[in-house]
Amino acid sequence: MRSAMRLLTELGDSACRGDTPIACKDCGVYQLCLPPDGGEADASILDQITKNRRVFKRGDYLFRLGRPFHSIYAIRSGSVKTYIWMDDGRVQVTGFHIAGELLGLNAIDAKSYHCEARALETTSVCEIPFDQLEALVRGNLSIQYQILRIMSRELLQNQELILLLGKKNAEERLATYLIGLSRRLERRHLSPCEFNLSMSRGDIGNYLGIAEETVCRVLSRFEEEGLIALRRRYIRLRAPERLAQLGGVAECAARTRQAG
Amino acid sequence: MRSAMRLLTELGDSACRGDTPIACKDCGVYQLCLPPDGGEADASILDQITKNRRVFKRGDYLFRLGRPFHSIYAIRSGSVKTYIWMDDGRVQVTGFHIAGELLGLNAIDAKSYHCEARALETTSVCEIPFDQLEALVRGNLSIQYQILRIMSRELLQNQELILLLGKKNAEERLATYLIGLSRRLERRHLSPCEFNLSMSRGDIGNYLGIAEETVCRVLSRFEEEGLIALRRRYIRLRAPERLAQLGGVAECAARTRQAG
DNA sequence: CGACCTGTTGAGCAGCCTCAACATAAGTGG
DNA sequence: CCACTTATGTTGAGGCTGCTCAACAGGTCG
Repeated sequence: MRSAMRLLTELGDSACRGDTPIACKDCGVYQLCLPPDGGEADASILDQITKNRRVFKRGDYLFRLGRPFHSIYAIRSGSVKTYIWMDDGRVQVTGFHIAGELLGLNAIDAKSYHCEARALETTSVCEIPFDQLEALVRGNLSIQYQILRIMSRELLQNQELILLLGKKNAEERLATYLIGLSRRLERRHLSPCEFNLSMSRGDIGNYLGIAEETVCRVLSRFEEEGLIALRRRYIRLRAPERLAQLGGVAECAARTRQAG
Repeated sequence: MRSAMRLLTELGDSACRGDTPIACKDCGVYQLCLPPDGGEADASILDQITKNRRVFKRGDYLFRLGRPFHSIYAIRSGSVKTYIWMDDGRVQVTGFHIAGELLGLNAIDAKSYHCEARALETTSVCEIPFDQLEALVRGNLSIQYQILRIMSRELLQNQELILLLGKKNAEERLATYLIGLSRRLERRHLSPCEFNLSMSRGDIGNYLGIAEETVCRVLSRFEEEGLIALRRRYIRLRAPERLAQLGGVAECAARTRQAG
């Protein structure tokens, strides 16, 4: 149990680095199945989970608002958007999720899905039914720690988004967004500076709290200034450092300032 | 273990209701210590945690940015604000925390505090050192589930804030804020319609992504319209239902609409 | 080919911010 | 206890960022 706790505190995203592409493709699941001693993931458990695969087409729902919580999902390939509703029909996109990421953990407490999840393109997932998760947890204590770590990380990511929405202007929001996406792709051993956006301008704007038109305008400006190259949803980051600086996400080291 | 999982999925905030005021004052801790069978909290563990008390004065730091993660904190009385930094000095308040709430869980993954926490008034907490938490978890499996539930709930709360910041106007933000605070106080058996704000207008505005001046203006308008009564930091909600409606937080039941 | 969806660009407007002055309360030291 | 300083809250005037509305371009799919 001590080593499990150590795992919880010592493992970073390094769990992904150095894996074979295939293992890494299942990273979300793979992390779940890492044993307490820091060795290889338990293959039998890994198999047990990963056999439960499903494919969703563009626009399909992984889960819908208010439905009973029955499964969490680990994305194998493709991408998914999650969003929440207001009574009057307004929608807020709360996240875009790519290969290796886990979905549905925020439904554990309420026992029902608080958001909707919809595939942005053909997307392959491992569906992990709640019952099965329960069984896994019963047999393998360290999985709990892994879930805890993943949730802790999700909390941090949400707070970065809160910072963005509360304090950044349109330019900073988009720069932050592009760099964030780039870094996530890099972590999955995908090209960090040249990729296709699977989400529409409208989705991006909704997520970032700005209008679709503003997204277009700022992206056009970025292109004029040589920061990026764009052709429809294909994008190439020509000056990632400058974008990171613009977004205020330049590997911020710990700091010690005074609060107001 | 099965019953622990059941506890995880079935316990709501009801853990607080019906408790004695004293037990409820320690609610954050109390929830942690609930046994798998749904009975009373383990008194010995409860004692073990709650003996580790500290008092912070207004302006004191509970923890600071970048410092190694060493403890989580359960607030017994008083209130705390948490906030994060940008490189250029901009600050985003990420939350206000009152009695019964738990702090520091988002530091589990990174092993260091990602935000700063500062007392808004004289505040009494139970400090739970990481080592001690580790020991507790080792001896009492259900504590892990309770942490999981609390984190899951925190994720939901963050997403509500993201919705607010991304889609609501100034009036809706303040209405949402007041109702949210009112409901949290009610849950702790405190007066839901008449209370003192422990945070400044500046803090409120920062949290809600609007200027301090806008906070004043909107609150003044609310007062003119008979929604609230104000005198400095003392506030009385005169029409909570109308505020809830205005904020778009009217007990939103599960809905099934189409996404764009 | 026409219908439709997505993306781009322009023009005008408005909600909120900024700056500034002032009011009130709280804290401080003599 | 009072004079002084500082922190906090309130209100006004003007300006700017980003929104809304609208027209149109390019790509996709039946």
